[in-house]
Amino acid sequence: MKDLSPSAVRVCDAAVGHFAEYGYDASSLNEIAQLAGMRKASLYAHFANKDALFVEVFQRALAQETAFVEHGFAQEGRDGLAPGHWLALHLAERYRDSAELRFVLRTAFLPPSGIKPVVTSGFEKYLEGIREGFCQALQTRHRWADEQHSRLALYADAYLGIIDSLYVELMYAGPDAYERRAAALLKVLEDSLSLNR
Amino acid sequence: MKDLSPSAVRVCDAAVGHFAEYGYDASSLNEIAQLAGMRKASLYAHFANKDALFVEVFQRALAQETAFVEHGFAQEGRDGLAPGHWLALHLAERYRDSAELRFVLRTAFLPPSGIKPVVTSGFEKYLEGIREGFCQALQTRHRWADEQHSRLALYADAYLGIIDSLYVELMYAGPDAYERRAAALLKVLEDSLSLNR
Amino acid sequence: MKDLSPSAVRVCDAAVGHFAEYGYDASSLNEIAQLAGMRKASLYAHFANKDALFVEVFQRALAQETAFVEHGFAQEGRDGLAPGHWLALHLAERYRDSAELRFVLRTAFLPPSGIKPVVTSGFEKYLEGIREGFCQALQTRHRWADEQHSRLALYADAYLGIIDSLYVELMYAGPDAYERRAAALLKVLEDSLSLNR
Amino acid sequence: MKDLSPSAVRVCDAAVGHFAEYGYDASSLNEIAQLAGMRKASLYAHFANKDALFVEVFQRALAQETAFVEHGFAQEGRDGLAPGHWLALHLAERYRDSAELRFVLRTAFLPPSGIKPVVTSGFEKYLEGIREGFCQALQTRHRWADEQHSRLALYADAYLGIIDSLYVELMYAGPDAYERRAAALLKVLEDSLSLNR
DNA sequence: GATGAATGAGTGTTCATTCAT
DNA sequence: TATGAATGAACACTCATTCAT
Repeated sequence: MKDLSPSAVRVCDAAVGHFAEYGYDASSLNEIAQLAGMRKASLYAHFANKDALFVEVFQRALAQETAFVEHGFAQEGRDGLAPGHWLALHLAERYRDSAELRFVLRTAFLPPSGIKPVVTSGFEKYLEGIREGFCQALQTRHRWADEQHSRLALYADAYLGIIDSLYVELMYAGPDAYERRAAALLKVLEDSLSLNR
Repeated sequence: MKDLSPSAVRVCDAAVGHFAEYGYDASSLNEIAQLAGMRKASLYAHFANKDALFVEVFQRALAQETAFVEHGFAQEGRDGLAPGHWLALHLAERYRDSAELRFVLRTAFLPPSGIKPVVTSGFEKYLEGIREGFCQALQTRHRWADEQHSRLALYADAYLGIIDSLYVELMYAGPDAYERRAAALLKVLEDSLSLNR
Repeated sequence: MKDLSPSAVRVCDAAVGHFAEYGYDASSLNEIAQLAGMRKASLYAHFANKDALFVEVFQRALAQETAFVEHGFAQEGRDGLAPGHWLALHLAERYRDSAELRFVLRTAFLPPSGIKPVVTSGFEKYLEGIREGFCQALQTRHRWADEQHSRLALYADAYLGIIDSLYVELMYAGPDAYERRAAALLKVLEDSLSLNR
Repeated sequence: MKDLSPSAVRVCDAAVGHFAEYGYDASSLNEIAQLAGMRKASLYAHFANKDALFVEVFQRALAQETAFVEHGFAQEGRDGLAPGHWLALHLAERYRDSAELRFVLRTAFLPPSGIKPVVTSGFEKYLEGIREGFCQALQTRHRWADEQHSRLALYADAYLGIIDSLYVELMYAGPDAYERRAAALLKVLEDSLSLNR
């Protein structure tokens, strides 16, 4: 990640919330500039255009959320939680507190057409990080996971599906519905894992 | 649902694809009017404004997709499929063929801020239809489902979560990734159900 | 030439003077709209963009000036003037009175890069009209002109060169310098023709 | 002419090509600065503003082209060519090779409105140099030229007109059309001179 | 000398909306 | 019911210019 000038960072910090709330199309550079304490024209001293700003913000947000996921799986190991549970249990809080996460999700699900490739390849890596964390946790807890690769992959697919499902619940419902869904999906996952030991 | 004049229906039919592909903000009434074979100003003979058109299109699309879900669960019964499987197995095809479904999903997950309440309450009803179909199928197959309401609710939550997850995979990735995720999540669900008989 | 709505004609009439005085780059659609008695945005009800307006204005101006040239050569015949003299003697007055001519010349000599092909091919036809008028006048007055094609072509080249030279004098000097130059060049031309009879 | 710092000269050298190709309005100080290997803001250490830079570049170019013309008439004497022929025969090559000439012509024919006086008076001097060279050559070759001032002036007017005409052909068409026009106009001029000996 | 940052004024263009016809 | 014309507001973006460093 490039290191930006302090002003450029202020712009990114202002933009991430705006983009998260309104999306690419409905976000106005004018308002973002005001939030960053400057005029619209000054943005162009830091970013070539709206797309470039958007991409920069996206990559910074992705890096931050990737770090959060890594931290989560490390913490899960120390806490002795079941595989993938730490993340599922902290997603709602994270979604509430991190404009970066809200922005990443909104952007990944409905990327502005001109930037789709950058977004997709970046988000893919983020998901890969979750998959890897989950697989390692599974391997730590279940002996079979070292040998039965296809079964491991199946549970990874299921887990990623569950995470996406929880993301969606956060986006269109709220924390209450989230809790019920998280409980239901994690129970189902645990049931299945308990069958296959 | 109001019944619209033939011209108004043509406008809706043109708009649903546009809204599905570009979203509310990036859709232009000009282009929609062209697609419907009239000029921009003529739209206002049929709809009060952009929001009203959007809402009308949304409600028509919702009605159509609700009917599709109902039809699916009825068919599932005739086919003797496991609860919720028919829908999960036909979602990819439906998503490909139905601009209405693509539109509903895009709108439900990221509603334009001015219309959020209408969208959310409408989509809740659509999900309620799915939940009901699934619960009845479960009750038909599993005796316990009639008495253990909380367990039934838990599986319904899980199933709705799975459906959302599949929707996301359709929007974000494509039919191939969809197949893997569907297989993984349905297996996990079936495993869990098999434990709790 | 397309027939335009009255408003569109008003815009063209306003634009031709502006373009003639300031050129493509330094002309502002805002000011042109004001001159035409409307707001900037209203221009787009009549022309797709600045280029389209410019091209339309150019073609209308070309048609008008082409007609002027044809009229001139017809008049020359009736007046019994020497070949090409009528035009040379009326250019200064025309340049003063016709924003269309000023616009055409400015545009032909330094066309905006995006529109160069349209401009060039259009202006070529205009020049061809002058050449044809001059050649016919020569043929009417000099017997040899029917047979000695290369000599005819040479005098046509010379005459077009003289016309361009007079145009330039109008653009960067003024009517006084114009008179002297016209007298000098026409005399030289007549001298040469008198040698070759 | 002021003597400029090396950096300022680099700026002028970069600017002349840009101004020649795009004209005053469409030239951007940003791009000129890049070409000169510095940032836009640094230009203001050398020139008060865009106009000052433009004027400076214009005067340097004028000086250079004036020298070229003087050199041409001197060479013409040594070669024994007819009056004014050397210049007419080398104009196309010069136009191709010298951004300064292209810039001078473009600017003289269509000066940016704010700078018109400077440009006009400067260009007059340049033309005066051509006139003088031509008159001296005429006087060297034709005895009458010493006494018949008005006839001398007439041929000078004609010659300057021819040169302008050739300039226009270079700007508007290209070297091929140039050759034909040069041949035609020089022949006509020579014919006339041969009559008046 | 040179530059990064900032800015006011301006560009062409698109938009949803209105209204007389 | 349909449309041509018009418009205010907004858009992303570019420009020449300034100033502290």
